[in-house]
Parts: sequence; C-alpha cells; structure tokens
Amino acid sequence: MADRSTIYEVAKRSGVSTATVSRVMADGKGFSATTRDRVLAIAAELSWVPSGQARGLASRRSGIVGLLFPDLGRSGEAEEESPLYVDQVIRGAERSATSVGDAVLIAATRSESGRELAFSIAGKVDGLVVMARSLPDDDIAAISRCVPVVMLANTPSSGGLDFVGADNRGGARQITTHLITQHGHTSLAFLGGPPESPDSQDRFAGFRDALRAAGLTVPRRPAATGGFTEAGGQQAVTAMLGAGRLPGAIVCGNDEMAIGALAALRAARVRVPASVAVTGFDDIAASRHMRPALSTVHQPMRELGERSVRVLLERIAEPGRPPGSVVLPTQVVIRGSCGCRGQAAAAANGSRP
Amino acid sequence: MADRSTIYEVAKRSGVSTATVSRVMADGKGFSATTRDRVLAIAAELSWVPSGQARGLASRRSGIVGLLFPDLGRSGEAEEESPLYVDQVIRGAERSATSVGDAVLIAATRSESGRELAFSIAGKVDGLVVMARSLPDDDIAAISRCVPVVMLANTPSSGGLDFVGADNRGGARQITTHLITQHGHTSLAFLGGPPESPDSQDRFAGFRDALRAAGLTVPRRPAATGGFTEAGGQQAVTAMLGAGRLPGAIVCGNDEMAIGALAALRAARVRVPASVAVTGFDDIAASRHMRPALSTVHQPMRELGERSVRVLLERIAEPGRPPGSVVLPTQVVIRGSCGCRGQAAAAANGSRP
DNA sequence: AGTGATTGCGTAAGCGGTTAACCAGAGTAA
DNA sequence: TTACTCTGGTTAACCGCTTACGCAATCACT
Repeated sequence: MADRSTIYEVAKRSGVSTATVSRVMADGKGFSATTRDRVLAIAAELSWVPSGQARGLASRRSGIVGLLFPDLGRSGEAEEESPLYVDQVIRGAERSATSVGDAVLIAATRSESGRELAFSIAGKVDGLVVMARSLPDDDIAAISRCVPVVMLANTPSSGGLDFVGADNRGGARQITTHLITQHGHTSLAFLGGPPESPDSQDRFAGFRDALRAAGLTVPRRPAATGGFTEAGGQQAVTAMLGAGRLPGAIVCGNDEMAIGALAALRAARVRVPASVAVTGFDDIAASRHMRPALSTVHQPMRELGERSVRVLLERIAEPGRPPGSVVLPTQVVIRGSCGCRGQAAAAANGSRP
Repeated sequence: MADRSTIYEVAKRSGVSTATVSRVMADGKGFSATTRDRVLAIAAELSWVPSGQARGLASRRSGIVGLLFPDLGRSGEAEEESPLYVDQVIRGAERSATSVGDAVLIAATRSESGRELAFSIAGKVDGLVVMARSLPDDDIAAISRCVPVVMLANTPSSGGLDFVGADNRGGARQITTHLITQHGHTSLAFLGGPPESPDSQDRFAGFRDALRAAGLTVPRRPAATGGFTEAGGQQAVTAMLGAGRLPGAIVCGNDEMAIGALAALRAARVRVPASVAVTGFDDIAASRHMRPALSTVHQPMRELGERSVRVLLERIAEPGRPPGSVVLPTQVVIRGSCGCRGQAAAAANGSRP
C-alpha cells in the first residue's frame, strides 16, 4: 500500500550504489546483466517504483503533458457539457503521449476556477495543450510564459504560440457548395454556435464563401446562434418555425445542433430532407445513427489530439524553434439529411500543414 | 517559456524567506497581507509557478490521481476502441478530482505496454483507479502494493481493494422482466460481450434471474457473444438470421452491440420492435437517436467516475480503513425498441452502497 | 509589571531521485 | 613495459520545494 521503500534501500540490499539502481531503472548503460537482474529482483521484492516526483525534480522533466479543455457550464448548476468531440481529442492526446512514454493530465476549466487550476496544472507538466475557449487570452499568455503551450483549435490572438486546428472553413464551404450545386438550394441558413467560438466563426466564413461563389446573397450574420448543443439547435429551429420562415437548407455549426434541429423539425412534422435539408459538422458518433443519417463534415478529432501533443513534445524538445501552425484537413461525409439517398461518396478536402 | 525562476529568487526579491513564499503559495497562515501581496506580485512578475515535482517530493503528495482504462485493440493495427462509456467515466473522474484541487492522469493500457506503463504511472500519482479489463489481476496486485488502488467495475479477485461499480445484474433483470411481463415475450436471447468482461457476466446473470423468475427456460450461456461493439452485435445477429432462428426479443450486453443488432435487422428487413424487440445497456448518447430509439438500462457512467476518485481520495486520506464497495443503482429507460410506443416512463432500480 | 499565547517570520534539514566527475581493474596495442 | 581505452561501477552535489523548530515582538490578561 504505502510506497515506503526508496532507492537507497534498493541500493543497499542489492549491494550497489543508488547511481547504479538509477541507471538500471532508466534502462541505461554501464552495468552488467547480473547487476541488472539483481536490482530488478530486489525492486520487485520491495515492490518499489521510483518516485516520479523525485525523478522529475532531478531530471527536470515530469514526463507529463497537460490537456486543458473547456467545460462550458453556465457556471450555474445547469449541466451543459463540453462538446462531445473533446472526448476524441482526449483519446488522441493520450495515445500520442503514451506512445513516447509520457502521460497526459486532463483538466476542464470551469468558469469559477479557471486561472487557478490552470496554474496548478502548469506546475505539474512539461507542456500544455490548450483547447479553444478553455481560458481567456491573457491567462494563456501568462501560462505560456512558464511552460510550453500549444493552442488547439484556437487561433492565438497573442501569436507566438504553436497552433493545431482543422480546416473548418474549407469543410463548411464544401458542404454548403454540395447543398447548392447538387441539390439546387438557393435559400440556406446557417445555425451558428457560440459567437465567440472560433470554430463557429470559421464555419460561418466557409458558409459565406460558398454562397458568394454561387452568386447568392451572403448574410452578415448567422440566421441564428445558440450553444453548441442539441437544445441550442432545437430552440433555434423552433424559433424559425415560429417565425414561419424556413429555409430550404439548414447548415448547422455542429452535429449536436443539427440533431436538435432534426428533433425540432420532426416535432413540427417537417420532412427532412424532403422539405428542408440539414447538415452538421464534426461527425460525432450519433450522427451516423440518426434517421435520416446526418450529412456532415468529418473533423479529425482524434488526430487533432494526437497531433497537438506531438507538436507540444517537439517544442519541449526544441524550445527555440519558431512557432508553427498545422491545419488538418476535414472531409465532407454525405449521408441522408442533405437529400442524397443512402450513403454516397465522400469528397476530400485537403490542406497543407 | 522556460520556467527558470525558483522560489529562491522570488524569496530574495520580495525580501522574505522561502518558507514565507511557500506559505503564501500554499494559501496558508503565518504572514501579513502586505507580505502576501508583495510575494504574489513578484511571483507574477517573474511568471513563476511552484514546481509540482518539488512540491510533491517535499510534501509527498503529488495532487494527481491516475485513471487506467483499457484500450481494447486487437493489438494489431485494427482500431477497435474502448467502450464509449469510458469517456463519461473520465469526465466524472476529472470532475471530482478538480473539485478538490487534484488533477487526473489518464492512460489507456494497450496489450503491449500494459504493465510497464502502469508502473510508470504509479510512480507519478497519489492513487490509481483501475477500470475493469485494463490490467491482469496480478499486475493489479503488484501495483496496489505501491500505491492505493480502487477498482472500477471490476470485482477484484484478489480482494482487499476498494470497489466501485454499478448494479448491472439488477438492471439487466429489470429490463428483461419488462420484456417478459409488459410485452409477453417468452423467447429471449442474450447477446453477450466479451466472456471475460465482468459487466457482461453480471448482465447475463440478471437476464437469467428474470427468466428464472418468470418460469422460462434459463440458458447456460449467452445465445451469442462478441466484442462490446457495433460489429460484434451485427455479426451475432447476422449469424442468428443465417441460422434462421430469431428470438422474439434480443437483450444486448451493451448499447453498441444493440446498435449493431439493429443495423443487421434493418439490413434483413426485420421490423423492430414489431417482429423482434431489442434492448441495450449503458444508455450511451447515440441510443436516444436511433429509430426506433433504444430501450436500455442507464448506467451512471459519470457518477462511476466521480465516485471512484472520491473513494480513492478517502483511502489516500485514511489508508488504514477496511476496503469498501459501492454499487451505484442503474435505471431502465424505456424507449421504442422494446415495443413500447414513444417515450414511456422509466423504472428505478435502487441498491445500497 | 509579569506571564502566557499569538503573530509573523527565518533557518535548515530533508524529500528521493539523477548525473557529472572520478576511479579501479582488465584488456590491448605499441 | 608503458600508455591508453573500456567496463562497471561509486561519490556526492544538486533539483526546488515543504515544514519542524526556533525566536522576537506584540497582545491579552491578571
């Protein structure tokens, strides 16, 4: 239970110095096979594992990277959740950290704690990846002064930091274009997420790109906005319904909103995609299972996580190099809700790192 | 970028001793308000955050708890995933750790690394919650000798460890009973997950309980088993279809299998629930969105995570106390796929901690 | 005024590892 | 024989905090 033994005990019992024990545990060189086996045996016998704290202190590397993501509750007791895709990002981050023997520390920043928590984390890790909307810009700036930081899906206003993101704008443009050219829609509405979300902004920009390219009227703002949640989508569409003006196609800021939109439409007995087409963004697990299945833009959430910790590790290894920016491609995936029948082909949408 | 400053610098510049700086940072007592402000100001100016390593070493508490979960890949390149509910567990764990100022370190044990990784984690944390199937029993035993461990959803064969789980058996019994008494089914099949999964075993036991109570024939083994995945459910049902013997109701080991079952059934143009009823287990997000929506058993995944780290923290605080076991209630949630129309009431299923 | 408690702080000994510097002895080439 | 290189170690100085202990000054009573 209690990790009482130390390297000194192990050293004494195996008749070597602590330096040797240390080297054996580090898988290094400079000792014989017999010595190694002996040390390992004693360590097992004592069920000793080297203290990560002490190791970290001495070698000034904790072997831990941190991942900060937003838990967007209305700070009240309402249980609004972070978008589902952070789960995938977490998995991705875990994966690339583990692959190099590091571990990942996760923390959701809730409005109250935020700053404090972030600093406590910062002291424990070798570096931090910070997801969009988890921290105000000045806090990020402060943190990045004590520990390497890479921004995930959040263009750093401060600049000077590494960035990893997905091609939101291109994806939104493509799926909107699909709606226009393949299905002949001319009346399209964009359902935006939180206005301060850079993802939402970029997607809206892509939406506008497509309309502009098609010579349609380009709106200045989303037809409606709401949280990136089912409830948000549902309310927005219910409002549209109430106002009596439904577009031919609704391009949603993310899948969860699209799912909410679908629910509102079903409740109003509006047929999808016959009367109105709906598309999402993200390609979360549930979108495949809707009826109609959701046409959406696949965002490489797992890769986003993997890539961001990879970039972070590179920066830790080489602190001097200039900050870079990698944009991962998104991919539109066509299912039923846009009007295509059945599963159709997917179009790729590349962009260079 | 580089965290160069130390407590010594902060102390010198603020004209106090390191002890005072330490106390200020720990939010303790024994200094005046002016001193505190001065120290804080200097710390900010130097953008210094106390090293978690050094802190941990000195106070022998890292303020980090670990969460080990299985990443059940076939160790080949096939990307089978951990069940979706681990995401919720992670969120729950994060939440209760953060609420007391701790952080959570996550790591998926893949077959190859497993042991090694677990030990490396063990050295970095104050305690570990280990999810079912992430580690062989003897590794768990070894680890629990150096660090407090609580088992999650995994009855410890070794005993002597704290345990947190959900009432799988009761939930399975209840939903099966619902199928029998409310819908008159007499021919029911259980689609099991991996035979070594304790969850799957418990759920099958509950299924048998219900059949036995109803005076029906009680099978010795699940009608079929597979991974806890969509593919698993799909294959199993496809096989049943091929064999030409479809039961009146299929009770699936988890939602993902149920979703796969639904897909297989749809492909074969078998109507659900008209020709065959299907139920799941877990209540993952997607199950609400299926058509028909999945009747299932809600498992308190978030609470499982929260509770297990709470128990862990208690044990860390009080290492001597006898190991305990908490079983969280599950709840059957009735939607369309069992034959009830629309959303119906949910039945509670309590059990005592 | 005398006594004890409290406040506010400094001193310094660890915490459990890593690692640079050093060294004995064996091998080996000239 | 001499000098030089490996091998397989040892010694001890840190790494950057926490905290037990000590101490002076102030405060609260009697």
